[in-house]
Amino acid sequence: MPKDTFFNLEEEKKEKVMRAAINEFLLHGYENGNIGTVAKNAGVAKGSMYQYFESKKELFLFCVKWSTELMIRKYGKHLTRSERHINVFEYMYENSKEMWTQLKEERELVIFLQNVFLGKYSSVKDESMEFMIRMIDQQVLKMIREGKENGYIRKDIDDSILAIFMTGVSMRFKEYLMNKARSAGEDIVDEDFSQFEKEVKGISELLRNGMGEK
Amino acid sequence: MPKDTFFNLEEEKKEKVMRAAINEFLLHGYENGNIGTVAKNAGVAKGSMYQYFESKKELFLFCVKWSTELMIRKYGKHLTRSERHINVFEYMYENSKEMWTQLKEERELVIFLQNVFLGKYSSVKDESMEFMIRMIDQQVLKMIREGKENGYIRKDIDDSILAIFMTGVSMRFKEYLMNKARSAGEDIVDEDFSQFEKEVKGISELLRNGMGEK
DNA sequence: GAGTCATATGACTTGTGAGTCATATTACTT
DNA sequence: AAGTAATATGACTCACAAGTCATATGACTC
Repeated sequence: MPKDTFFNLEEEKKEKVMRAAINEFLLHGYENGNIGTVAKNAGVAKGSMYQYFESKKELFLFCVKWSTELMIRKYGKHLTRSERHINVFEYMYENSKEMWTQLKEERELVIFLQNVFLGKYSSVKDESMEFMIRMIDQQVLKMIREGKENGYIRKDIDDSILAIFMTGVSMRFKEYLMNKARSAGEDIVDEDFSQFEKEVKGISELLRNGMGEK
Repeated sequence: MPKDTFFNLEEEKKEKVMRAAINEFLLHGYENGNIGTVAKNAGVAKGSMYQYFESKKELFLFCVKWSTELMIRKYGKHLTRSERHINVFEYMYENSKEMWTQLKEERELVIFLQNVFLGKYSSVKDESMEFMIRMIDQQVLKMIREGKENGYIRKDIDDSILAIFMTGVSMRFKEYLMNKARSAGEDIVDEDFSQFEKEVKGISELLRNGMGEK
């Protein structure tokens, strides 16, 4: 946890520091991320960084916490809505569309959190990250159980296998979207999500009915 | 490329050096991987490492090359066999089973290469890695095209989407197997692959027919 | 056994960047 | 306005590990 000094800062400054840090870690990774650069980009002296945080590691871990909380604060309504009774096959669509919006508005944060999730920065892993990953697993499992109960998911295959199947596809597709956004720079994100409509539909269809010829 | 001095070494010593390096990078990542430790574990002086390699980066990149080539040399027959006319749905089974054997015999190398593939070590990415990744993509696309021609893959969905779907599932499952092996240490790898028979069958079935209730 | 390569060695140099600290600045209180 | 507490600053320390190099060892030739 950061020191009191950090929490006493005005909101705007806190945000500037955090975004500078996240951007630095995003660009150079944890080991090569430079606190001096973070300070400079946040318009703050290097020494101040150590009035705010105990160490580089603490700063990094708080980046994860801060991003996660910001994303939940900003997009949380959707998350809780989808937790209710959404069809697994619509999940992919909803999820991808949501991510596209987030990518437009919070590019760095989304990519940073994806990296965390994918296990880059593995040298700073801590329990909270494991927790975050388990949370998502849990949510998928819940959806699968509900799907079975409501009769739109086949019951002859184990939940855990269905979960691996689903998360595999959904993560890979998410990555695909992200790479499109990442490699094309800022501009492509301005485009409409509708261009992916067909692709998402294809993936959902495959999830539902598989690749086998009828 | 390593220096001549390295290539003049007797095979056994070369291997000892490479395995020590791979193990070090596996344990501590690229940035925190220590050349001194590599040297010590290989039974060689630190200075010698610099008679063999220009820099740490060169050593790392050669680890990737060396592992890949060793794996191809050792298991390549299977790879070329599966390139011929294997059914996509059997691919998963063959592939997982193969990986289980490899995991038994070449634990460190398999996990190291998987990490490379998953984009950890992103600070040392070079063209050869991108190449390796594109190769695998290509292979999957080829299988899909053949599957469509031979009438066992549906034709109403784009190849690229089918590829994302397939690689997503197969990579996620591979990771699942790997984690089982990784977390349980050396011992679990001794067990027979047959324990996963049911799970692999489940995944293949899902690939073919999807999760939707009939 | 003298002379000439090729290789091995580990103490040393050096760049780097995390973390410190004495001092300056600002903010708040009476 | 004086006094005190909180925060800001950037030059400095210092540990670490990549990379160097002078010297030692060995291998091979005549």
